[in-house]
Amino acid sequence: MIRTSRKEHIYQEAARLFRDKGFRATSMRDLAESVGLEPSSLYSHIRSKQELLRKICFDCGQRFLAGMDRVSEISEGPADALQAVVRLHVTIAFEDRTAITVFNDEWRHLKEPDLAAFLDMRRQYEESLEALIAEGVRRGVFTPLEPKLVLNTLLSAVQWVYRKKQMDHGEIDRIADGISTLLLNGLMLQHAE
Amino acid sequence: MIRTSRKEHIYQEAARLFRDKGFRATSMRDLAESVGLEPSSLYSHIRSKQELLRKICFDCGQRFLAGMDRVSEISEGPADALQAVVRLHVTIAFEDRTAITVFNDEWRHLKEPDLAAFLDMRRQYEESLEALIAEGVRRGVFTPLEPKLVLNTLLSAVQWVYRKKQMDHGEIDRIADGISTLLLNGLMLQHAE
DNA sequence: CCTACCGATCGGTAGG
DNA sequence: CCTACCGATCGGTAGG
Repeated sequence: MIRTSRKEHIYQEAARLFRDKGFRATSMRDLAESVGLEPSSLYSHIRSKQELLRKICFDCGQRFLAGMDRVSEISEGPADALQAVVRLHVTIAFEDRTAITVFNDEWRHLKEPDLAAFLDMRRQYEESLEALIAEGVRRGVFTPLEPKLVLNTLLSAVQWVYRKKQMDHGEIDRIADGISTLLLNGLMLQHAE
Repeated sequence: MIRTSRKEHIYQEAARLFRDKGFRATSMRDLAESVGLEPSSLYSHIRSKQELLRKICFDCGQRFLAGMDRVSEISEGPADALQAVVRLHVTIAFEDRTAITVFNDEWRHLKEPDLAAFLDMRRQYEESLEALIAEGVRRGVFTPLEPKLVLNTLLSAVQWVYRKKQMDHGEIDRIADGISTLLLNGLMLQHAE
């Protein structure tokens, strides 16, 4: 007995292929083979190759936005919030390794108007996070660096986690804590006495 | 009067197109149009599309390896070396914005045996850098985090610079210093008394 | 450096 | 969900 519907299975395989080979290098014939159908039969379940990319990208984006909302509600202070954001990214990477890579690398193959909507979604996420960083600087909790530089460095810093081949549940905390430590406390040992 | 040879011009345009549209989404017809030739005429100057990708990737890789050699020779201690590595990445991003993005994103479209050679080149670079980090930890200069985690986070952290649309020469220091500060000293203000 | 053209492969449709 | 097939586009070659 198959636990996921055929349609869900197609989306999962599409995400995996888009991640491994790239959107343009993945043919509908590749996808058909990996789900065990004739190429044309895919179109009984989905409308187009674009639709596959669109759903994968937007579902993943919604997940980040929802996560950011929770971070804003729950966290106590900017440092705590920033740690929660790192943990959010590592957790999503753990739970949805394939989709997140497509979200990161293949979104540029979206066609208008999806492309504009996607960029708007991403801009919204980044503005929330930048506001959070700026608040930390304003309150004197954070070193006075440009919020935009901190934002970009933080968002980049977590990205290697998405490429990890495997990750077990116990690694989530270890990795999230390690990255948070680096970004918040730095690599230099403090000799403060 | 044209300052670069036709062949060099083709490589430059190829890098720009591979960066903007991706390797697979860039056709030889696109490239021909952007250099002002008929598609078939490209083959008087180059052998294949693969050759374009190969040269762009390996030239860029050599540049990183050469830069790392200089870092190892010149730097005084692990913290200084790590700062130099950040500066190396930001400088290459400034001087060769297009090639570095192809190097980062499109290498996976290399075919064997180039692919294996490329991965070996990258592994060599990463091992040098990891050794440098491990030495800092061993000497008690760095916080005892896993060198592999620090390596990956550092290599990711600088990547947003490659995507920047423009960057003037004055920004190099500002950005390199900002990223180094974050990674070495952290974002938290130290209240050490 | 061009015209003319090749076989392969692409995303997708018609019709059942 | 299949067979049969479409027009478009691909990287590259022949020959001059």
